[in-house]
Amino acid sequence: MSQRLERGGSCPVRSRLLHQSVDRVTAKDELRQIAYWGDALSEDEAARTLKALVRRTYSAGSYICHRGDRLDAWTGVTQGLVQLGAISAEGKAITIAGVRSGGWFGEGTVLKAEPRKYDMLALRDTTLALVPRPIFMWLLDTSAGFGRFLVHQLNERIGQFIAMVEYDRLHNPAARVARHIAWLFNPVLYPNAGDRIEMTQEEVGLLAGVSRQIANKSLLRLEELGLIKVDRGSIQVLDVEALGQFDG
DNA sequence: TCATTAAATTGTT
DNA sequence: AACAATTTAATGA
Repeated sequence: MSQRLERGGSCPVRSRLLHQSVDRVTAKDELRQIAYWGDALSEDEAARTLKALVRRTYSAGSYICHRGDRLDAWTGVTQGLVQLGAISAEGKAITIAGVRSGGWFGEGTVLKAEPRKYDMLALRDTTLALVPRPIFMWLLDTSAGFGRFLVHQLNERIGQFIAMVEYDRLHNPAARVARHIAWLFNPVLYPNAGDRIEMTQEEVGLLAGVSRQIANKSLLRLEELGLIKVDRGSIQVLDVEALGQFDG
């Protein structure tokens, strides 16, 4: 389990940026490179958040935390791919959703100061940015912009959970694959997501809970239908809407 | 710039 | 799970 921890101030890129032009590169600009919601913050709020940000890296296949662990920080994926999973009532492991770079999660858990309800697994080498609970709560109390952002985020989360009830009925592997990919292109959760994602077919399989062979067949089928374009090591989404609706 | 090799990814059985 | 084919990355002439 290789985990490295860096405090905010020690990041070489960040300090270089600061020295280049103190009056032009604002904390907001800097924060925005890591977190798109930095837009909603004031310069002062952004500066304080930046200072408290903690970065961690995880190697592929390692657990970030298990269900029941305490991780009192709001979590953003800077690079990589994280799988949120849980154990069903029958004791089967199920994937809830994947989170790709640019995504933030765990707000519900941090708000209520609860133990984590899910397992978090790094599907590939991953870098996380953590906003410690005190700063998160401070932002929520002080920043109107952050509050607005968080309402949108939570609202979208509810939609995702509702969609998951539907997902349970899907037994067609191609439909499951389609749904998981579509979720990675949610315009609210990933406002800067373009139309392609770097992902191998093996990672698609891990995420959707199917074998690599099935993932391969499913992707080729979705490509035939004109929903996606499969390239080596990446997938381009041509019709997110239809991809999310596809049910076999 | 090109050739060689190793590693990663994909398609198939 | 294993295998072959294909693509990419890295290396050095």
